[in-house]
Order: sequence, then C-alpha cells, then structure tokens
Amino acid sequence: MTAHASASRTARQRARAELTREIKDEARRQVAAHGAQGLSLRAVARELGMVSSALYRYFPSRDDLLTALIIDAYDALGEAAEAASAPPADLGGRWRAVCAAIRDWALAHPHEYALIYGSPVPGYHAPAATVAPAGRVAGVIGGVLAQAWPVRAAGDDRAAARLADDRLSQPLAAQAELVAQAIAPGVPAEVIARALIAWTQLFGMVSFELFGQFVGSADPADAFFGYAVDQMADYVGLPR
Amino acid sequence: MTAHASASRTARQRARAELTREIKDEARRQVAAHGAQGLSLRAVARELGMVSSALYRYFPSRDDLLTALIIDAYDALGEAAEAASAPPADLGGRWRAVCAAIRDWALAHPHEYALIYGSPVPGYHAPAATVAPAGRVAGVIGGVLAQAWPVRAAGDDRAAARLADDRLSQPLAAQAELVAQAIAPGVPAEVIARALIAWTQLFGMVSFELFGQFVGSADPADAFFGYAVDQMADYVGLPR
DNA sequence: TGTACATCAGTGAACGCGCGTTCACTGATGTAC
DNA sequence: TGTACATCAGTGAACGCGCGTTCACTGATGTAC
Repeated sequence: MTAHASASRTARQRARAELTREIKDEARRQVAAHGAQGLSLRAVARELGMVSSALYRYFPSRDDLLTALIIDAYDALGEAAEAASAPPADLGGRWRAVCAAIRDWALAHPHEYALIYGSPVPGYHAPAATVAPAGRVAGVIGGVLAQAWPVRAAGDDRAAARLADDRLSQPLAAQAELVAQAIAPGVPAEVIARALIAWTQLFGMVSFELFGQFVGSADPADAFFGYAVDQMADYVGLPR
Repeated sequence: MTAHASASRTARQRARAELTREIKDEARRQVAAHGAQGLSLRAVARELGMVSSALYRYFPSRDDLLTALIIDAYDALGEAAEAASAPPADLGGRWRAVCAAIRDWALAHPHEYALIYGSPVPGYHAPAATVAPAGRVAGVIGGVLAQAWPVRAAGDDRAAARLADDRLSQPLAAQAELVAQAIAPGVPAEVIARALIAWTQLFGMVSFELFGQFVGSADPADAFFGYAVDQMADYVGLPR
C-alpha cells in the first residue's frame, strides 16, 4: 500500500461514489414522477445506460435503494429546516421561517415528502438507520424552544399563566421529559406537550395541503398556513 | 312487465348486489393486508372462485374498484363519527367522542385510513364522487361547533375575549365563511379558522401515530391523544 | 519499474412471477306477446 | 301458460407487459513483491 493509494481515493472509488450518486439521482427522479411504487431498478438501469444486474453492485436490493432515498429525504428536509432556523431572526421569526421552509420543501418535493410522511410503503419496513435523520426536524423545533424558554421564564407573561393550567397525565409527562432531554434541555414538560401539538398540526396541515384534503375549504392554503403558524407560535409561547 | 317484476328485484339483481358486495369485501381484505397497491383483480377473483375477467361485469377497471373502496372508507369513518356525535353527551363530550371514534376507526382499519388520508396512490386520481363522502367527518365537526356557538355567544367567557384578538387575513376569512355556510351556519369565521387548526391537528396526530412518527416521543399515543383533544376543545371554545 | 495475482464493475441471458384487460363463446335468467 | 327472443353472468384462452433477482462470464483496475 503506497502513501498515495492510502491517502487519495482510487479511480475505482471515485467512480463508485459518482455512480452511487447518479443511481440515487435517477431513482429520485422516478419517485418524483411516479411515487415510491414507481421506482423500478430496471428503469433506473435503463436510464443510466447499464444493465439492471449491474445495480446490484451498488445496492443489494430495491428496498435498500429506497431506504437510501428515504434517508436522503429526511436529511434534505432537516437541512432546509436547520438553514431556516439560523439565528439572525428573533425567535418567533425563526419558528415561522422553519415552518415555511418545511412547507416549501414539501411543495417542491411532494413525492419525497410522501415517502417520509405519507403512508408507509406496504411490505417495506424502515430500518433503524432512518431514525436519526428523521429526528433532525424535531431537533430544530426543540432548539428554537430551548432558546426561547429562558427568555420567557424571565418575563411574567400571560402565556405563563395559561401554561400553569395545563395538567399532564403521568405517561405524557414522562414522555415529554424524555423529549426535552433529547432536543430541548431545560424546557418544562408542559411546553413540550404543547410543542407536540404544534408539530402534529404543522405536518397535518402540510399533508392535507399536499394530499388534496383542503379542496373546498382552505384551498389555496397560503393564508391558512400563515394563520396557523402564528397561532401555534402563540400557543407554544413564542413571541409574535 | 308484471307488477311482481317491477316491484321486487329479480334473482339476477339480487345476485348482482350480493356479488358486488362480496367483491368489495374481498378487495377490502386485500387492501387491509397489503395496502392499496396490493389490490389485485386477479387475486380477488381467485379468492372468490371465479375467473378474473368475470369481475369486469361488476367493475369496469381496477381503479373503479379502488374508488368504490375509497368511498366506502369515507362513509364508514363518517358514520363512526356521526354515531359518536349523537346528542346525549354535552358538547365537549361529543367533541371528545368524535375524536376518539376517528382515532379508533383509524387504528382498527389502518390501511383503509391510509387509502383516504395517506399519500394519494400515484397514477390514481379520485373522481368527483369521493368529495361528498369525504365531507361527512367535516360535517360532524361543524355540527358540534354550530350547536356550541349559541351557548357560548350567550355567555361571556374568557375564550370570547381571546377570540377577539384573532385577525384573519381577507382570503382566510372568505374561505372560513364558505366553510361556515356549508357545515356550521352562524358560526363566526374566527371560530372556523380555529376549527381548521383543530381538524388538521387531529388528523396529523392520528396519521403520525399510524405511520410510526411518534416512535421516540409520544409512543404509545393514548395520553398525548387525550391531552391534545382536550387542548383543542379549549382552543375552539368547547366546554371541558 | 515490471510482473503475477486479486479484486471488482459491468454484461447478457435466464428464471419465474403476476398483472390488467380483451374477446369470442356458452348457458342461464328475464321479458314480451 | 307457453314460446321466442333479448339480456346478461361467467368461462377460458390469449395478449403484451414489466418486474426483482441470480449467475457464470469477461475485462479492467488496483495491490504486493
């Protein structure tokens, strides 16, 4: 093993990384066009000008390729949310920016969104490797809350009074404590419980918009989206 | 045409109605087991002991059979919600009962729930015939609000004060008015807007539970579900 | 630097499968007179 | 009530398709000495 060979990647390694990327890109294109079940190894190979069996050098099965796409989708959405939560703005502004980034990403990549937040693909079970990237968005929301809490605890606002009325059942309190430890240290369980509501509302709303459930009510959804994000900011105690 | 023939159904008509039902039942069983894409006309026919081409006497294509299942699923969920909203209980109790009924139905029929509230089946576009049954659940929620509003408008509670702070943008106000006209006459747009939030939160929460997004946080979801339903009741101004 | 060997990418053919849909047909059920 | 005809349900064979995955292979790239 020469110094050169160990330090830099061989041509083979570069080619492999490149092709792995191209396979995923083409697979993503197919998912974008026809949904998860429209992903076909043969079609990917065809499009890339290779023989279908060659793909097995890169992904051991169709499901593994799908898993890679799922992880990438979680990562892409997580990255968008993280970028939107970057500090310059005030805390309420960051919450709004994160929500908008999530919605925008979902609207721009509807089938990838469906891949991760839609109904699970029957017969496919997400392996453990998808758990960490799936948590990135939750981490961003937790981060905003964790920054907001000390500010709020210092003040003596209306919201704090309302919060005191919340009574969490024992199991919920325990779950909320664990969530706080994981993504929002120092934030009380009552706030976490409210954040879980905001979180489910946000994704419920985005899914409804994407999946066509707003036809006849909040369609187009822009106005309602902005309203809901503001209301939820208020609800979890973020400044307007 | 004899009086007999016109009044009662012929054996043929009875047989046809019966078999149509059996085909849908078997199709539903397949969707329950393998999801929407696991629905195969050939497999349905096989299970019913007939030849696959015979199904075309009952449904002109696979998509039409799927549409029938979707309509039935909306109707089943709508019926469950309607039954739960029946009067004896107080208004807050009815809201809770409706939410619980929706969740219970979803947990009992996860794949049918996914059929109607999950990601749309790619390549399949729901025809107009699905719109009316899809609105039944919304109608139930609207009904509870419509009954609650006069009671609340008469009293002079904290919630009414909070409501006055809500400022709806013009497009949202217009959409909310239309919704009110359709399912909750007399209820102000501000309450409708809040109900839209409760509605998306409810289904977002149910979908998250079903699709596995609560792993690591609100799992099992019972405690959180009860909490969220209470919070949302409060939020839309229903009595505890 | 040059040679012998090991590793790996990509090929091409094949296996075995299930699917939706069409079509000409047989035989049973319903209708009109 | 009985007969002639029309309607309709179900059959069986076929069309044409695409899929995931395996396997023995060739030839290029990388490694050790």
